Amino acid sequence: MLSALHKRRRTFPAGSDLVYQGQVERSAYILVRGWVSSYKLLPRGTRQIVDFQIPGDFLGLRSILFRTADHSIEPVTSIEAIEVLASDLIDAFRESPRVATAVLWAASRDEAMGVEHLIDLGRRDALQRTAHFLLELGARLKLVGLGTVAGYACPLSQYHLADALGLSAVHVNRVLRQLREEGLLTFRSGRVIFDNFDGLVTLAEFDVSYLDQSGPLLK
Amino acid sequence: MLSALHKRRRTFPAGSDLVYQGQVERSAYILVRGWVSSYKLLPRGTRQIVDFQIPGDFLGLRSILFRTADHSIEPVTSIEAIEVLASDLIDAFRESPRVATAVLWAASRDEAMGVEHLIDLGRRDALQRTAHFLLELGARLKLVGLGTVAGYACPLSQYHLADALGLSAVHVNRVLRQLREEGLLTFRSGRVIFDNFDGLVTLAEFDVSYLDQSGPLLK
DNA sequence: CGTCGGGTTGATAACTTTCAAATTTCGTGG
DNA sequence: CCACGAAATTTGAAAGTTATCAACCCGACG
Repeated sequence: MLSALHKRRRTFPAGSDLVYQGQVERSAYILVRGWVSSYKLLPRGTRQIVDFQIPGDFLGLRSILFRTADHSIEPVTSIEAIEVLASDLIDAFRESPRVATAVLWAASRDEAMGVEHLIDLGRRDALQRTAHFLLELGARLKLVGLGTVAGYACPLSQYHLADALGLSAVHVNRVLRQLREEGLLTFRSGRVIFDNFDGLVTLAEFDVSYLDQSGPLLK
Repeated sequence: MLSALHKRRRTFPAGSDLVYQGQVERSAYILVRGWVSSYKLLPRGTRQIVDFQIPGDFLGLRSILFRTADHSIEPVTSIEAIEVLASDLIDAFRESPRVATAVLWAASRDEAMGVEHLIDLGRRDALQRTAHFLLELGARLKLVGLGTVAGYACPLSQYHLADALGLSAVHVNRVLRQLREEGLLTFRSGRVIFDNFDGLVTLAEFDVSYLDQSGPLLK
């Protein structure tokens, strides 16, 4: 049923907007290749990146269910994505409760990651926060075969990290230096290298259980 | 169909745990009376409150869909709630796509609020953050008839606010004093009073559109 | 070549936490 | 109804973390 939805495959260059804040037209995507950021712009010119999406992730679900997109979606790299029409998705919910349950599970998983992000910003200092965030990205990438315990390819700039972590770009730079100098992690030239994975996990108090790799409860 | 789920009505005193971190048994609730906090405890003894639930809100949805509850739920006040069994809810999804879509809509609305909370922690200073958070609670309470533009009854302690806002309780106290001295808001003896609603909205850059009062798209 | 985005570093300022202590509020038992 | 103790609130001072401002460096690209 999902594959019936796979109608339009589209490519977007880095920087183009898939969904912009306030947009009314509704469609969603499944990301096939590349990275995307979901963010919200604030009146004073700053922005908060809510999450990054990696291949396999669903984009813009909320823009289907809400009448108005409440945040913007922008490719970090050039990407390839499959467009899913709102009407088709809603029909699929009607015809197959299993699909609806699966999508709900995915939404819940996203929310669990959102909670960890919230904790990053609320109760972890810059060092822990950065370590935790990069570890989580690693865990997600590993699930889709794009990362290992050694590291992963990461197209983000330090500005991206700053806007995701609620820090200034300058401070992100200092934190990355500290992580590097302590032999924990190297963030350089498009790669994240875990120099000391266990040390990082300890520092970040990282616990993968919230990612719940067991999948949706369909039976 | 939802009313068929309304089987067990239960009362919990303030402080008892409805769902605790790591719990395996699965059940969810619809809150009828009182306030509840969803939070996560961190290794170093601190905690982050993810959200407060008010009457009409769904509790513990995630603990149904995931095998393990990834956070704890604790009443702020004595509460009354209707227990919903996981199996019943999942059956309801099967039998009625409309129910599934509605629950998905509710989950998306919660996520939209989560995004604003994330922005509070990531990109707003303590004053803006506190104002924004209390305004959002007011907007939610107004929807269920428990608040007006004048204010609302609020059972939270300054510690609750601190753990929700990612601040120390001491600093919350100072921020509340500043809001009071600037004639914007009074937080005292279980009430939030908007002394200058428009001024608060301006300060907090508050925009209600993300609450999307139009409801789920069922047609 | 020259420009530009990204990265790096130092100095200073702003914000928030921590620690410590006083004061007030509130529920409970006498 | 009052006294008491616990919890919540309030305030001050000092310390710590992060932002801001201002340069400078570097490699990619037209």
